[in-house]
Amino acid sequence: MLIQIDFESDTPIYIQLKRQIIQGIALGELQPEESLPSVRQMAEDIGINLHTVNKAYNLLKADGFLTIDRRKGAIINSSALSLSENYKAELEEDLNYIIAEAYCRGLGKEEFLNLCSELYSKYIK
Amino acid sequence: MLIQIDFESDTPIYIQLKRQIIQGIALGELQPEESLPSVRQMAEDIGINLHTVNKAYNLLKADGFLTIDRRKGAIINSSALSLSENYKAELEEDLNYIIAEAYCRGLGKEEFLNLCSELYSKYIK
Amino acid sequence: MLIQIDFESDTPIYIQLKRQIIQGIALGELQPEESLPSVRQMAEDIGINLHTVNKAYNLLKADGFLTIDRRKGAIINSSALSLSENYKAELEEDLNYIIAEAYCRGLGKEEFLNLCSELYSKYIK
Amino acid sequence: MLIQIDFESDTPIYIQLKRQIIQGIALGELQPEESLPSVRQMAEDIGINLHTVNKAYNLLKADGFLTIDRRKGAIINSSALSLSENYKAELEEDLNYIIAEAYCRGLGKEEFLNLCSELYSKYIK
DNA sequence: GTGGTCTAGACCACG
DNA sequence: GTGGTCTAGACCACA
Repeated sequence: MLIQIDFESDTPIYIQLKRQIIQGIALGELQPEESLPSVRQMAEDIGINLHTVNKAYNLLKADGFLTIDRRKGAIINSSALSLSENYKAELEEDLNYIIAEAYCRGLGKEEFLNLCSELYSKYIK
Repeated sequence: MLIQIDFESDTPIYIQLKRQIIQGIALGELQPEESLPSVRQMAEDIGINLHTVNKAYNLLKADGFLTIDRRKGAIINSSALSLSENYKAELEEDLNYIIAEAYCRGLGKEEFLNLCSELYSKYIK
Repeated sequence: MLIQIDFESDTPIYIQLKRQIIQGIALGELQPEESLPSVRQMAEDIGINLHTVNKAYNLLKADGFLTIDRRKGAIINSSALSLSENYKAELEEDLNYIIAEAYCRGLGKEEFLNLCSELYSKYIK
Repeated sequence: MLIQIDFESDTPIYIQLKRQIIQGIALGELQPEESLPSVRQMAEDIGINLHTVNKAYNLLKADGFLTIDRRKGAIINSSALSLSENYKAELEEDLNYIIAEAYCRGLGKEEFLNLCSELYSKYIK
């Protein structure tokens, strides 16, 4: 899986990495049971420090996206994540703002929903 | 308009402020031509630093949401914002990630679109 | 509050720190709303690196023991923690082993319960 | 005796192994004079490294739980272990922290003692 | 060779 | 001045 970091961006590298891995999982590029490159390997591949990779991996672990096996390294989790109340609250808050801005900028409801629908389709196999 | 800052949140205060003002505009609580409290007033109301309010106002100005007049203070812009390519690209990127995570966490397409639809409805007068 | 780190111990420093802070809370030495020393201050006080302190603080934050306020630094949480299933399962597993060993080493049930009772009493105001 | 290793756990495999053997002894599943599977056998059974089993066995030997005989392999010790001061100090320290956390998380004294009592009962024949 | 821990030092965002 | 991020380099525990 190809990771693309934007070093100019103001979103931290470890966040960018975390997000791309999640997208990789959603897209099916990363299959359950599959193992990610070791922190050192991944760090070398994208030209960043291993601690930064470590941070991303640990966050993904905390979120339940992967488990860290002492023998095999980081492994994509097969078990579907639970739809926690916590997550739903955060999602709603994020969407709430995004939609408010979209509305202000003149992006109508239809258009917005169409955009979401189109984007979601990418993840359905 | 009531501003509610969560001081324990990870999102910077000036971002929270900016977002709430945008939501206020979207909800119609803040009408075009209406003027916001002065930087000093707003800072005192919420109990935050003057610079923080200033930063939020300036970002809103840069985004075209308000004009800053030396005499009248910050005024909500009446002119509808243009749907800039820049904005659309950013929106798409944000949504892309949000949807990927929603998908991973088991929030189906229907549910996601329904949620968006419901949230959007709040802004339609 | 006095922190005592055992540099010879094989339990990581950040874990020792985390535990002592929790004990401090339990003992009432650290009161809700009270703020901890800044990471730099604490690091200097106990003669360790600020990153190590940071790690402990962040774990405590993740566990809900404290919140990190942008203005005031790390603050002891007032809200009682919820008795999560997760925690109970871990506690039971830990106790299970501890008790098995106690039993093997000849520490009887009465003695064990008395010890627990005595230790618990320290935390009741 | 059935050994169950959680490869995704934070606790090292050799520690998990050691603990389960102690629990096995406490439960009476492993009787004095009984001999454990050979290092090689055990390693194969659980699917772990030979050195890992070796480490667990040696720790158990150091703690007096078993004797390692070149011909007969690892044998459960019949002699009751002594209640060393060392052990008692460690136990007290561990319990001290566990109880502090339990208190913070809202697990009352009664409940805690009941839990301990219940868990201890499993080991009394 | 793997991740985990710790240190040191630098820069930045925030308030 | 605060915490957050990133880098670099070192040592250790684990398997």
